[in-house]
Amino acid sequence: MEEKRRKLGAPIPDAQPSATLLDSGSVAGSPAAAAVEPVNPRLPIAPQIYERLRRAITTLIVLPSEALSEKELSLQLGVSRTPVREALIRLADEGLVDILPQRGSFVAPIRLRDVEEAQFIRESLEVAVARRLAGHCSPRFLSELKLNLARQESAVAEQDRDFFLELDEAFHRGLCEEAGLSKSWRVIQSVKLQMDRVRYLSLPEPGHLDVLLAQHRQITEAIERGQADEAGLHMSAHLKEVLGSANLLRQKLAHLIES
Amino acid sequence: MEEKRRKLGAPIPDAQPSATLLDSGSVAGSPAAAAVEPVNPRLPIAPQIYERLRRAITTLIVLPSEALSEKELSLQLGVSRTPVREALIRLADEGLVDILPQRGSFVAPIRLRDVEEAQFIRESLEVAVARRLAGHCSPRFLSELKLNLARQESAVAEQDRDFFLELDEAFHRGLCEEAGLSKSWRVIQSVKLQMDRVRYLSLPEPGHLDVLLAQHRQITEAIERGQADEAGLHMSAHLKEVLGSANLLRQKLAHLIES
DNA sequence: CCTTGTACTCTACCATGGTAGAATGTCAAT
DNA sequence: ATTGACATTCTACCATGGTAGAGTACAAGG
Repeated sequence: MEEKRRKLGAPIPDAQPSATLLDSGSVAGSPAAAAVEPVNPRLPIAPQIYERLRRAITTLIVLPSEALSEKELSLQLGVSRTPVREALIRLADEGLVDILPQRGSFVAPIRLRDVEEAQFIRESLEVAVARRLAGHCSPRFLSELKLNLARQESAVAEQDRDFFLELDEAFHRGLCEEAGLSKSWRVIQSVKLQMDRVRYLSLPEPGHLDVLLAQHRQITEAIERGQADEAGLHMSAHLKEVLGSANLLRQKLAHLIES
Repeated sequence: MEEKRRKLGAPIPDAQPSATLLDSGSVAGSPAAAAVEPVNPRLPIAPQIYERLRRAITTLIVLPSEALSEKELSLQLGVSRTPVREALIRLADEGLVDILPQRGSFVAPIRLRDVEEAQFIRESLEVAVARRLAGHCSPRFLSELKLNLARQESAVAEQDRDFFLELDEAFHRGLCEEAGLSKSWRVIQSVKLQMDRVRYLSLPEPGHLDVLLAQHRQITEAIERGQADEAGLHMSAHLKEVLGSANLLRQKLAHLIES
């Protein structure tokens, strides 16, 4: 039960052309000169390619304006061009890739205008979610939320930024889902990609996490008390805070940024 | 200069299997027993297929749960399966098609929950757009807007529903673009698809168009005066009105609706 | 009658080859 | 030195064939 799939053509040229770095985050230490981590041929391939490329772009493993050709990627990843192409199309839909017909596909530049609009869309939606949720949460959910906040506190105490970001995402996703708005979360996730590259660049300022945690608390309390206006205002302030450093970046990273 | 493309394989089996109706809205009278209108082989094909299918679904030419198989569509439309597949993937992203791996692709049922959430997303965004726009329009744009409103008035006078809906779309799109929020309009368009099928079903109630026009005027005036709160409230009321008839439909169309 | 196994048919999914078009470099003509 | 034609070499895009898997019909066995 090893090669159930992969019976047909393509000797698979061993994925060796110009050892590039598209490995996703394999947490456990990988052996020394590991080539590119192969995809799982038992699972749908296109989503795997999409996820890997998305991660490589948002973590700046591949930089803006870098070429992402169907053929090269398919060789590196050991799959055919079709799923690569489908992944690129989806990334282009989300604004992370520019496809120029008959010319090539390239990592999209960080367009500050797009980042700001993504911020606008996210804020508009999440403020509305918070307002709708105010006073309409199950006790079950409120206790979940507080457990999450407690974990955030310990993440802050240990200065574990990655863990905090993970809990932050769970916090916001949880609000959407408790409100029965899963599609909204999908939209938020989609536009958030534009901001993720910027967030990845922003240096971890000391004390920033404390601010974010405090804002999460304010949002939670306003929702619990049923104060829709306050919940919305706190959410708005919180989401503005997240991207506050964009102006700082504008100078430092002019070479990655368009507009 | 007729067959510049289309040199390679596929005799193209004349697109005759089970004359189905996927013609898009060819306004001019087409000859008698015209088969399916062929795609333009000089232009990118996948978007044409997408647009045609989207239109067929939102105008209920193809009904919920109807099969949309890659192969059959490619035969009917005289193209290969690849662009059909890409169009179906995009439609699935937008919730108009359900793709079940190894089973088939089907027109998605009208899920009232999804329709309501689409309404929520649209309202959240457009209220924010109206608020942001209040007091920040160019005189140029305001006169454009009033020209549009005047045309809406004549469309109402002539009871030309299609023309009114066209102007309505231009009105809302214009607000987004004047605010510099083109991506937001794309999101709105995408979620609006869920509502379009319902709107298409709603019978033209007499006097309804007058209400919508009056609301457009209220929104415009509040924006012109720079009254953000009022603009938002009018927009909210307006967008709620658009879908007010959903409850009426729930009974009449139980066979098309899920949940 | 109900279950189980087994061909058979259908699907979406992936691999892969061919095509036109865009960019670039070369070289002759101006 | 500049321009224009042509060849070369890329690209994304489309066509098409093969594959595994999910249903279904039906026969054999309970």
